Amino acid sequence: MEFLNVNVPDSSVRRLSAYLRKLEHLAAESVEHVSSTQLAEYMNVGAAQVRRDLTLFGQFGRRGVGYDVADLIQQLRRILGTHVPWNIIVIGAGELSRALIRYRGFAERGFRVVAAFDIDPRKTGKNVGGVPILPMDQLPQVIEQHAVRLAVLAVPEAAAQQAADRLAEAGIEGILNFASMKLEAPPKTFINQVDITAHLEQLSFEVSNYRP
Amino acid sequence: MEFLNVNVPDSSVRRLSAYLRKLEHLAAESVEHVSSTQLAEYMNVGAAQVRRDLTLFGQFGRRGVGYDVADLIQQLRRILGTHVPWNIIVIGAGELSRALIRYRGFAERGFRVVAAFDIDPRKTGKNVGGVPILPMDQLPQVIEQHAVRLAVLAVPEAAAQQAADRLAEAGIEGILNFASMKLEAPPKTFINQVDITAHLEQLSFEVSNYRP
DNA sequence: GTATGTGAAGTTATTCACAGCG
DNA sequence: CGCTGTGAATAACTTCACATAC
Repeated sequence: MEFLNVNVPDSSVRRLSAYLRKLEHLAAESVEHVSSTQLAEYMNVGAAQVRRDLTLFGQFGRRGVGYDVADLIQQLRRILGTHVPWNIIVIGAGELSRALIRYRGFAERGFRVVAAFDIDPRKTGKNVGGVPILPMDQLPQVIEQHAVRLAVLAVPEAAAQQAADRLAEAGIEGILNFASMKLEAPPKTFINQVDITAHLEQLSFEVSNYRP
Repeated sequence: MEFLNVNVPDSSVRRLSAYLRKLEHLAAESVEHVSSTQLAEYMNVGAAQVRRDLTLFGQFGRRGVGYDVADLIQQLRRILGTHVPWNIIVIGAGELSRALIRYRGFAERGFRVVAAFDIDPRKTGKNVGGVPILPMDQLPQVIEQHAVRLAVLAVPEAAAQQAADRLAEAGIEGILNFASMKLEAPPKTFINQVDITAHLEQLSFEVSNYRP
């Protein structure tokens, strides 16, 4: 990824989210300042890594003091783009989709689920936690009306690619894909895959090959 | 990670899972052989990367021919440790937990949910899709009885660390953590975090900073 | 004294390019 | 010939170490 012409490693962006989580905790405890060392010991990265990640985007610290917690939270949100709220949609109304629709973490981080969609007419017309389940043909309309740019895709594997095509066609710019298959999409459409079984397989690998 | 004294990048392990998914699809279509180029074009990696990943663990291909699909599936399962079935447990009986308990992908890849646990006595005693919800004090007993080594942790943030402590104490070797906070655990306990909001934040970052 | 920001060094991961084998 | 397997080259990422600022 790039940010103002400098290359940003994916790993740095992931760590920014983790720093942000920690900073939110610190703010809740009314901590005002934090050093790169403190932020680092929470993750398993070095202090230099924390400083490097942050200086990719600007100079946010004060020498001899550290970082202002409230300010750094603002900065990270601005960098990640979550200083403004996002309206998102969920595709699929299965068990996982319904769990995601109700997931409080989304709203807490600035992502508001405005609607969900399903092809099954037995599921549409109802609502889950106040979020309406709509038929797929209302996709373009809802996307336009709520200026939706991101979608969460939680449908069966067999339906995932077709759904992704419709999302890309309707102008969605980013898809969070929960199906354990890679999706094809035009280059302007970002895809981020959450493959739960792959994570379990990694644990299986680690546990199987661990020698104390 | 290490495998027989050679260092294995995390990224390689993640890609092995992706290769395995693709190979399973190919096997379902009765494809018998596949080249590194074919496997690569599916992911966005180069063919050399595929061969490098595989040769970390052995020589599985035939020059001039490619890889035998069925054989490579076996090899990857053996490497990842999923050639034998795993009994797993789910901690938490909230919406996300229930979705995970019912998730078919686990069983399809060799992970069988034998029980779920919750601290709330109103939730225990029931069952979800045939999986019993038990009180936490039955944890050690179930772990021993079913030789459980991996756990999926899907509880609220405030309860996550305490639950992880109990899991580690009960001898669980790997935890798949869905809470968006880092967990502390003894070094012999592997932790793999799935931070859904972090993935959305990455999309937000990418979409916000994309210049065509 | 303390902690940032950053060139330089070091390490790890990826890609190239071709010898070697079926 | 086609495609793997792999040293060598390159690129990407991380860590060191210290000048700089508070």
